[in-house]
Amino acid sequence: MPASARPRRPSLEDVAARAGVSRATVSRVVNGATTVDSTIAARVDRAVHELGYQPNLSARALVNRRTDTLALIASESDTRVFGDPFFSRIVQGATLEAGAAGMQLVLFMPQERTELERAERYVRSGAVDGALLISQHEADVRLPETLSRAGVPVVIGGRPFNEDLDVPFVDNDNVTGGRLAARRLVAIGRRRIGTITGSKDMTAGIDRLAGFRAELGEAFRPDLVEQGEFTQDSGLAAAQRLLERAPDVDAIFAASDLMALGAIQVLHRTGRRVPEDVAVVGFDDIQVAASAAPPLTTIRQQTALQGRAMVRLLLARTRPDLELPPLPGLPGPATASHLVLPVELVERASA
Amino acid sequence: MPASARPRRPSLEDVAARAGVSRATVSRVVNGATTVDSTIAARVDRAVHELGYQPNLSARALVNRRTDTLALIASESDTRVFGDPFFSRIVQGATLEAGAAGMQLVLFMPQERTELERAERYVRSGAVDGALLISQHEADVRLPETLSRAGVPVVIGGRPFNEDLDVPFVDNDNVTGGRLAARRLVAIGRRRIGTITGSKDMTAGIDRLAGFRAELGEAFRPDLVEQGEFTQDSGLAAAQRLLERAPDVDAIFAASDLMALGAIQVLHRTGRRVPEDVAVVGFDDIQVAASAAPPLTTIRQQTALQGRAMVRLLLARTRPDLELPPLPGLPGPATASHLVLPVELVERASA
DNA sequence: GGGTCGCGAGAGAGCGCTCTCTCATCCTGG
DNA sequence: CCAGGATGAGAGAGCGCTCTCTCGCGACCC
Repeated sequence: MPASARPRRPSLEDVAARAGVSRATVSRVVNGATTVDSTIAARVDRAVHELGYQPNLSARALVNRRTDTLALIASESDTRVFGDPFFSRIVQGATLEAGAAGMQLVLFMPQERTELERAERYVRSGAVDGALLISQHEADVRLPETLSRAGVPVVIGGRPFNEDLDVPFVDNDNVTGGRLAARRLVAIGRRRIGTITGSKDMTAGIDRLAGFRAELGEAFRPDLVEQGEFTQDSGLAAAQRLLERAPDVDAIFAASDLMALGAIQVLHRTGRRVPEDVAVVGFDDIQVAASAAPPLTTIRQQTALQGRAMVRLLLARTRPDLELPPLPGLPGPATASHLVLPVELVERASA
Repeated sequence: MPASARPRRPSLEDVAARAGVSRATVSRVVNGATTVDSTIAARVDRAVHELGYQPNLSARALVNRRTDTLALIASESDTRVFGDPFFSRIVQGATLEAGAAGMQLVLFMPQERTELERAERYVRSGAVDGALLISQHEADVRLPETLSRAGVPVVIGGRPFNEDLDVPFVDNDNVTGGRLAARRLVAIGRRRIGTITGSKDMTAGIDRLAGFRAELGEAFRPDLVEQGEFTQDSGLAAAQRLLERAPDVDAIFAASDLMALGAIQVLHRTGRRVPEDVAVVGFDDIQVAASAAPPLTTIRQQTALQGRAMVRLLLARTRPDLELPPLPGLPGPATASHLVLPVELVERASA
């Protein structure tokens, strides 16, 4: 297959010819070596500018075995990725941290099997130095392993399903979060406490429920559990089911703020006051939680920090030569096998 | 800078050695040439499998001058990109179409100047074969030009600010959309018609307002115009300002569904009925529009098709060798300098 | 004043591929 | 039975870089 006929971009060689020096010298200048005479360096710089020279990443990568690019793969349906501020914060944190290390973060949002496979091939082809995996479902359990075995450094966001996989991860302390929510609702005197869980093919959903259940102990009511999938719609639907079955619940713990918001819609629509009739605790502390009506009591997780920490864990493995300033707030060194970020209860009006 | 010490991934050479053939033959097998004896091909396949061989994209790109990768750059704050279903659909369409052509779509979401510059450098480094630019603001006006001049094929989503730039684009017929909205509100007998515009540093916002204004003619009321920025929050705030200034408006055209939803919240909160007291028309026809309360009358644009069309326009320039089946619904050939997709009024309950 | 040192520039190999060219082998027809 | 094609495999150059090694030249010391 021949290359398309667009004009060739200038190469090092072209710059060298124009500046009247060797390829090696241009390379030195472009890469900021200090061993070049300033007169010559200036001449090279001018040539670079005049030709609009941009180093070819493929050629560089070929010899350096490094692209300075990191992939973030969100194995999740587009709608959820885009609808959920959680992703936005992760991406924000990861981009920030990658940028600080001089690396480019590129995003992959495969929605179907074939797209996931294409992305996997891409990542395995050496086009990136490592991959961040977020929003892992039980069905995706093989991806980290495959990549890892293929020699691609991987860090997972959230607790992986298969923990003996020996792939580093950064999780939030979801169990404690579930506990804190339950504790709060009990503390304000609620007795018939229902919960809307997250997807149960995701560890975040599982762990939040586990903490909630453990804290309530005997008071836990299996009949007041409804399953959602983290989205507002699913929270709304789950709340409807819950209220139909148990109209007298006096509290709801939703495993995400979005679901809590959906639940509140239903509560209002059915004439219930929040928190007077039904108290609501969410999870995440997304931005709108504070400005909701009523402002949402919720479990705050440090999502941007999670994104940053994931990048740090990856860099610790791929670029041990890089000396990064310590990242405040981390509960361990970036060389750790995994990190669990603390969560906290944020008391607002809804519970 | 030395490469990190991870074990080298298997190369063509390694596969060749294991299969007892030459590098050229392995290359042929891997690339599906038919001129290889099936016994040998099988042996090669086995070696590929045993070694977990994956062709190195950088090496390939170096000789092919092609990476089979497309970039999609959303010059937009994360929050908006993630909050708006518009992006989700564009990405969906673009991914689909790229995949059909065997190409990988990678996403860039630079939020700050430095991140944009990093992404620009990346794209200019030959790491991708072309770039799709969406959500262009007036401030980003230089990006298409820079990339284009650097030899990177570019397609813009939406009408670019600088139209004599000669960069292909795919727009929605926003002017007609604005007209249809106005016509509808007039048709149902509204007289005091306000509007919540989109960002006025984006052509979509400008054009929708222009169409709306043109259709209303004399009936256009400059004092009933409030500016939003496409998001639900901004729509809510704009509606509040509008109602304060003109409590007797009997219709609102919002330049996005999200803003229409925000406006409806305010209307309900202030005790107004929709559509009885105030009719509302949105724009986009996002998924929740149909299930909103009341279901939203809106202007439907074909966002996924827009994403697909953008990829087509790009491929027509970068890969004229590719023979793709015609894409239904396009108002012109993929070789056109630009495409404007038709919009339509969707009549629901809100107006 | 000659030898040595260090600085700064160039030569050249090689990263992992693709692709053209060459060549060996086997089959076919006269 | 041998010339002339097919057919299919290998050799080798080269894509645009980086980096080591080499080398020229001026400064410095004894």
